[in-house]
Amino acid sequence: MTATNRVIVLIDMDCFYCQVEEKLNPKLKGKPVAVVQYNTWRGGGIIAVNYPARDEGVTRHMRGNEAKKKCPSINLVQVPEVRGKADLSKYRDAGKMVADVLATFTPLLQRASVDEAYLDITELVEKKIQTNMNDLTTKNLNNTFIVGCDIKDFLDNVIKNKEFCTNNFKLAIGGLIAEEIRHEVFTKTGYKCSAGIAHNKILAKLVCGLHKPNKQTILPQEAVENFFEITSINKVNSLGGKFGQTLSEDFQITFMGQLAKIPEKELIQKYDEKTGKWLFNIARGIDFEPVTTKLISKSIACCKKFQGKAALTTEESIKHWLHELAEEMIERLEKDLQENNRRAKQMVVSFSQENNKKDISSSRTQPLTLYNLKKIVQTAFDVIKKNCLKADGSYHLKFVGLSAGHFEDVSKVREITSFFQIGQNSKGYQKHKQKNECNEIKYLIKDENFDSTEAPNLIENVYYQLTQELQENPQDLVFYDDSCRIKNNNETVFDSKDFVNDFEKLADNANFEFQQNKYTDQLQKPSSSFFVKYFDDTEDFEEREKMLQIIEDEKDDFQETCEDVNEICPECKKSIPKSELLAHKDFHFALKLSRDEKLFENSTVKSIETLDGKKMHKSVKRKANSNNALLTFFIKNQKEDSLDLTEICLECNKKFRKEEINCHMDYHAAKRIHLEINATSSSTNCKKNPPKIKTKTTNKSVISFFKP
DNA sequence: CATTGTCGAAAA
DNA sequence: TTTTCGACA
Repeated sequence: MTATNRVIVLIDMDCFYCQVEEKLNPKLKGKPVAVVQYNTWRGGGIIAVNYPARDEGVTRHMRGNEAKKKCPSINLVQVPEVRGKADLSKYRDAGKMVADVLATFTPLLQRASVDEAYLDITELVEKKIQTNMNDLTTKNLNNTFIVGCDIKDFLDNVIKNKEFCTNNFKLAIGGLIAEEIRHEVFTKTGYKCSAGIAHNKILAKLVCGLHKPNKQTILPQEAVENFFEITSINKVNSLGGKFGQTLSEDFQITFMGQLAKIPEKELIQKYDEKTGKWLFNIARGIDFEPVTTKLISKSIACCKKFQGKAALTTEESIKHWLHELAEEMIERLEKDLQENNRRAKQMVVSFSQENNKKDISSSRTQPLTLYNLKKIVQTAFDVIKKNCLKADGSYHLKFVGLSAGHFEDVSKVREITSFFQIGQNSKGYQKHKQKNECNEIKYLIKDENFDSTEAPNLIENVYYQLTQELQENPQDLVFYDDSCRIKNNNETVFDSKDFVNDFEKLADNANFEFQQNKYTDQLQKPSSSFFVKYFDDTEDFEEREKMLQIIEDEKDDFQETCEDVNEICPECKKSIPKSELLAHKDFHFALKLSRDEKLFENSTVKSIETLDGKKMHKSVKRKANSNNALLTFFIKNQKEDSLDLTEICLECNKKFRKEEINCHMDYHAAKRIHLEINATSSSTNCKKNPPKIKTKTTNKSVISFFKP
């Protein structure tokens, strides 16, 4: 790599938060706007100002009230608050949208912040040089500025020297491409941006802000020397803070031009080899830092300051805020799991506390095995208690943060995983009841021999939630743990025995007797009765229709046996008829599980029909190639667009309607699961002679989640 | 103010 | 050598 053979663009969105708000509320367009967060003190802190407001003298870091004084007509838009803290998801999503457009130009894209990105367009420039160069006119660059000279002179010069490979020629072409990029961003998203075009990231960044908004600036390498005469050291990326300050003081300089006069040796001597060389180069406008392509973030963090009087002093308040932070983090982690197929393995708990009038901030790293709210809150709190609890039993926290990172890929193709809750009449239940001489068994967790990297997380989560439920809802129940083990390449990756400690602890706290694999206390019965609708694999289409009718009838029977008294759903606090409550709870339960399996988002399902025939809404777009199907399992009637039997089942080669194929695949999966159930509770050779799948639903229920 | 990242030193 | 911490940007 030479110093000037690349063309780098920095795209920077103009007052981005304001633009996002203006797009959301078009009435604001053209009017002075500022975005503020936390309105409680003096009109809130301004974090973005649009150009009409800047013309009136409003700046960032003002309070809302000051801005109002400067510009009475200003529109102060609040950053939404969720869970007591600023919610920036609006802007994140908008930033992602922009990044997606940028990515259509080149994969060499580096997101520098929510509203900034570097693009290495060297190849695009080379390509454009080959094809078309009549575009190089001032008209096509009418929003472009050149540092140190006029655009017309610059172009005349470039075109006159018809050595097509000169650096300035490339920069000019880069300018054309940048105009295209910005235009595309505008047409696709409605957002305006500015750009800096130069041979490296540092320079692109330096000039990007010279002409704004909706303009772009090219910095030719020859112009660097003059430009640096008036460029303060602290304007340069990574010299804006403490180190830049030290540098200025050490050599008594303020401008980059002065830095260029200091010999390399001296710089190396003063700092270290790496820094010295970097400074020497940067003073000459040379920077080899590549555009590192990273489209997705390496960590997901949430934090909050508690300044002054707001400092957290009690265990309760700390737990409360950890809960809020963890909730947001999990929400974003779940979204990330869907989008990027990865799971964070590590969590960093950060905090800063005041001790003897000094602020001390620190952080502790913890493993992150589950995206489970309570577990995360507990872990984080343990950390804080251990590190921050003062001798007098109080705390003084000024800042708390959670950050999840160390992502690991989740295999895309998963084996079937299953989680059963077995009704009291099932053979499995009877068998275990006898074996353990228990009065009642409400749970049976059973494993398959998974050969999947993701399954352990799911099962572990189920176990974890069970321990939580045990803790929270002690009722008259028995818990039986069927010793679940999961293997991956012959190595045990999950063992329910690991939870023995949790159960032991629980038993101690709740003051009940503990026996391994048998937890005899009280547990509220959760969901357990989603009606499963099978499709028989008969070729006779009408036969299948009949079968559905039978299921329908039986559903009605079931409903009639229930007294209809309303109860409050603990999950959503809605009042639900008792006969529907189980199904309703199942809905919540299935939703949780399916979220974990990232099935819901991707499924074709628009609504879920529960036992009572009510619809649970869900508006989702079907993603291409998505073959997730869990929820279709629970769907009674899919929309019938056609009666054509166009789809062929890969397992049995039979033809199906397009809208039925997913259900049918589920049928095969369910069949496999049932074979397993029956295999454990009846004869050993039943796999050779499989029992007939029941075609009628009974009070027994199965909750299953899987991928075909 | 909130977020995401990097880097060197210290600890494991 | 690898991981963690703390400081900065």
